[in-house]
Amino acid sequence: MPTDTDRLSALPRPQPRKKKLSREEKAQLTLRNLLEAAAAIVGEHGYAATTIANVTREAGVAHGTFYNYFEDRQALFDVLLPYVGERMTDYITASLAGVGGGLEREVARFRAYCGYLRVNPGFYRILYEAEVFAPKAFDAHIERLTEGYVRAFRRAIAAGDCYEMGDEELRAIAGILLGARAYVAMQFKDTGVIPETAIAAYESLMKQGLFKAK
Amino acid sequence: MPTDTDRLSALPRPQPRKKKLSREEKAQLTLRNLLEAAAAIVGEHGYAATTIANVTREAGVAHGTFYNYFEDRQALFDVLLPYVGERMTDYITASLAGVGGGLEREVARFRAYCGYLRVNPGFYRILYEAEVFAPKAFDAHIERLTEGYVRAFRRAIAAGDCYEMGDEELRAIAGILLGARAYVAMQFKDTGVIPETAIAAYESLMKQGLFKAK
Amino acid sequence: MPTDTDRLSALPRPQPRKKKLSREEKAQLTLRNLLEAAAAIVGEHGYAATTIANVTREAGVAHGTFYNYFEDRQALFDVLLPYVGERMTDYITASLAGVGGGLEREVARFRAYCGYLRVNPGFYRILYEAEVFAPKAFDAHIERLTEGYVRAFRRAIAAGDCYEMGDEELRAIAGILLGARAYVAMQFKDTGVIPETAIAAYESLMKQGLFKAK
Amino acid sequence: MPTDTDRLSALPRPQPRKKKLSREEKAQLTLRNLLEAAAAIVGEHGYAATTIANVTREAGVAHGTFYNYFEDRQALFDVLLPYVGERMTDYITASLAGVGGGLEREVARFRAYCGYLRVNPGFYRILYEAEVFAPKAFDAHIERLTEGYVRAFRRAIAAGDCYEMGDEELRAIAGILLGARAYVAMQFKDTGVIPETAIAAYESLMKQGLFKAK
DNA sequence: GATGAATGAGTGTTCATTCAT
DNA sequence: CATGAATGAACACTCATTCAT
Repeated sequence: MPTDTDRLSALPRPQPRKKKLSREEKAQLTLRNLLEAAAAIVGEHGYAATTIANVTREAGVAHGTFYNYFEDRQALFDVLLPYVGERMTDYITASLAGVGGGLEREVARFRAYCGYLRVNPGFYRILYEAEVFAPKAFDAHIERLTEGYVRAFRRAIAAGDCYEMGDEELRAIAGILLGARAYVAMQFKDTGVIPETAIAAYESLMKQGLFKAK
Repeated sequence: MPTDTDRLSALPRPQPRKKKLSREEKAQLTLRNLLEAAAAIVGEHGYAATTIANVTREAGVAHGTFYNYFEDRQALFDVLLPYVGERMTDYITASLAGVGGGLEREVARFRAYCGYLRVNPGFYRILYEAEVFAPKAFDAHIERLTEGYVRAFRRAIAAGDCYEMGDEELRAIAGILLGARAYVAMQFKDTGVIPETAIAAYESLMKQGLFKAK
Repeated sequence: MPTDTDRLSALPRPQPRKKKLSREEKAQLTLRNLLEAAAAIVGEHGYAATTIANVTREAGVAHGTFYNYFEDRQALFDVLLPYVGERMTDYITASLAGVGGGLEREVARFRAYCGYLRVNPGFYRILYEAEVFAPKAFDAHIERLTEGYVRAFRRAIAAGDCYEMGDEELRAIAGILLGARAYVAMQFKDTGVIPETAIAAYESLMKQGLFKAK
Repeated sequence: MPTDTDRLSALPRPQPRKKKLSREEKAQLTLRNLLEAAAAIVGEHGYAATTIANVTREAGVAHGTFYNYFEDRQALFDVLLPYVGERMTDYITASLAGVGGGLEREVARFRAYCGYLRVNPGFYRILYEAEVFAPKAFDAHIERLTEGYVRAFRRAIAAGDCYEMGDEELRAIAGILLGARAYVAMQFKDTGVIPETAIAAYESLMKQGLFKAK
C-alpha cells in the first residue's frame, strides 16, 4: 500500500501546463487533496474528530476512495505529521537564510517557529496531538528536529559560540529547547500574538541562564 | 453532580472507629475506586481507550454506578488530572523540604519530577494526553504549576539567587521550564531511567545559558 | 399494593388545622405530592419524559419512596388519569348546574370542556397520551364518559329534546361527540383560546346536521 | 439526508427491464423495506417498542444500514405517517369513485375509512400514536385531511347539498368529523368488525343533527 | 416508612472498513 | 481506479427497580 513517506516528497510538483491530467497526475492530485483535507480537519478539530467521511467529503472524493490511498485511518495519521512537518522545517530553514550564528540564530529560529504557527495555526494540533494519535510519527518528527538541533549545536561549538558538550547532552538540550518552544506556543495558541516577552525571556535564558553564579 | 474538585480533597478521611462503613463512607470509597481505576487505565492505555465499561470493571462496580458519580465520561476526564496532579505536586513539595534555594533547588525540583514519573509512570499519559481529552483541566494544571513557579522565582530573586525579571517574563520562563521538563520526561518515558546527562544539561542551562557572551 | 383508584377518592381532604400530622396523614400527603408531581410533569412533558427520578424530585421525596406508594411506574400511570379525570368531570358537572336541557346543555358541556382545558392545559396530554401509556385507564375514562353521555341522552330523550335512539346508537353518538371534543381541543391546544367558530359549528351540527334533506 | 417525503413518492417505480437491480434501485428497495418493517412494527406494537434493532431485523438489513437512510430514529417516525397516510387516502379516494355527493358521499367516506382500518389494522396505532411520537407528522396529516374535507364541503355547498358555512366553520366541522371517525375507530379497534350501528348513528347525525328543533 | 446508592439490561448512535458495481 | 451502500462491533448513556441502612 502506497502510504510511505517517500512517496510524499514526490507529491505535487507545480503542475505543468497541460490541461488533461494523466492518470498518475490525477492520482497524485487526489492524494494531495486527501492530505490537505486531513490537515485542515485535524488542525481545526483534532485527530479524534477526523473521520474518513469528513476527510473524503472535504477532499471531494468518494468515501471508498480513501482506501485506495491509505491502508487505514492510522496510515493517514502516520503520514500527516511528516507531510506538514516538512513544510514547517522548510519555512524555518528559509527564514534562517543569512542569519548569523550562535545566540542570534537560535533566537531567530524561535521567532520563526512562532511566526509559522501564527500563519498555520492548525500545525499546533497536528503536531501535539500526534503524540497520542500517531506516536511513531511524533517520535520520528522529534527525532528529526533533535538531530537538526544537534548538528546546529555542533556547528555553533565549532564556531566557538556555544559551550562544549557531548552528543548526549546536546540531545538533552535539544529536547529542552523543543519543549520550551512547545509550551510557549501553547501559551499563545489562543491569542495568536507573538509573545515578545517570551522571546526576550528565552533569549535571556540562552544567554546567561537563570541563576547567578555564587 | 458531585464531580467538583472540592469533593476530592475531602476524600479518604482515615475512617472513624466504626467497623461498618456508613453509607456516605461507602460512597466516598466508590468514588475513590472509580478514580483510581481511571487513573490506572488512562495511565496505561490513554484516555481514548478508557471506556466506562473498563473503568467500572476495574473499580469493581456496576456499569451504571459510574453515572451516580459523574455526569458523563468527560466529567471523569476533567477531574482526573486534578486528582492525580495534586499528588504529584505534593510529592515534589515534600521532596524539596530542606533543600536550599536558587539553582540547587531548581535542579532538585527537576530531579524530583523525574523521580515521581519513574514511580508513577502513568502520570505522563494522564498529564500530556489531557491537553487533548481534558483541555480545561490541562490548562488549569499548567496555570497552577506556572503560578507556583512564579512564586518560587520571586523568592529566589528576593534572595539574590536569580536574575531580576518582571512577572510576564517569569511566566514565560515557567512555561519554558515546564516544557523542558515535559520533553525530557517524554524522552525517557519508555526506558524509565532517570537521565543523568539530561539533568546535567538542564543544570548547565540554568547556570550559564547555552551561548557564550561575545 | 395500594395503587387502586378507590384509595384516591379518600385522598387529601382539606387538612384539619392540626400542626402535627399523624403518620397516616403524612403518608396521604406524600401520595398526593407524588400524584401532583406526576400530573405536572406528564401534563407538560408527556408520559415518556416522566421518570421516577423526575417525579420524586418534583415531589420532594427520595427516589426509593416512590415504591412505597406504587408497585411500579405503570401503576402510577394507571392511576393518574382517574385522579385528574375526576376533577375534570367534577368541574364540568358544576358548570352545568342550573343549565337547561337538550341542545343548550350539550353546548354548555362543550364550552365547559374547553374552559377546563384552558385553565388546565396539562390535562390534554395526560388524557390523550394515556391511550398509549395507560390504555386501561384511558379505556376506563372513555367508558365512564360514555356512560355519562348515555344517561344524559336518555334524559334528553325522555324530555323530548332528542331524537329517539337505542343504547348502542347512543354509545356510538357518545363516541362521536367525545372525538369531536378531542379534536377541537387539539386544534386549539397551542393557542389556548376558546374557538367560538368551533362552538358555533358544533352547535349547528347538533341542531340540524350537516346535510340538507333532499 | 434522504428522509424527505418527496423521495417517498418516487419510491417503487416499476423496475425497468433490467434483471439486475442497479445500485440506486437496490437502495430504493432497502428504504422501502425499512419503511414497511417500521410500519408493521409500529402498527402492531407501537412507536415506543419500535427499536432500530427490531426494524433492521425485520427489514433484513444490518443495524447500521438504518443510518444510511435516516438521520435518527425520530426521522423514521416523522416519515412513517406520511408514507402510510398517503396509501390510506388513496384507498378512500378510490372507494369514493362514482359515489354521489352530499350525505351519501360522506357516509361512504366514513364506511371506507372503517374498511381500510379493518384491512390495515396497524394504521390505527401509526396514526394515533403519532400525536405523541411524531407530532409534526401528525399535525401535517390532520392538516392535509382537513383541507381535503374543506374542499369536499365547498363542492357540496356549491351543489346545494350542504348548509352554507365559512371556511373557519368548515375547518371546525372537519375537525369534528375527523375526531368522530377516530373515536369510532377506537371503539372497534379490538373487534375489527365494522359497526353498523355506529355508521347509522353517524348518518343520522349528519342528516338531522341530534336535538329536535323546539 | 424513608432513604439514596447500586444495579445491569437495553438502546440509540458512530464509524472504520469492505466490496459489488 | 472511483463509487457509495452495507456492515456490525463498540460505546455512551438511561432509568426502572432493588435493598441495605
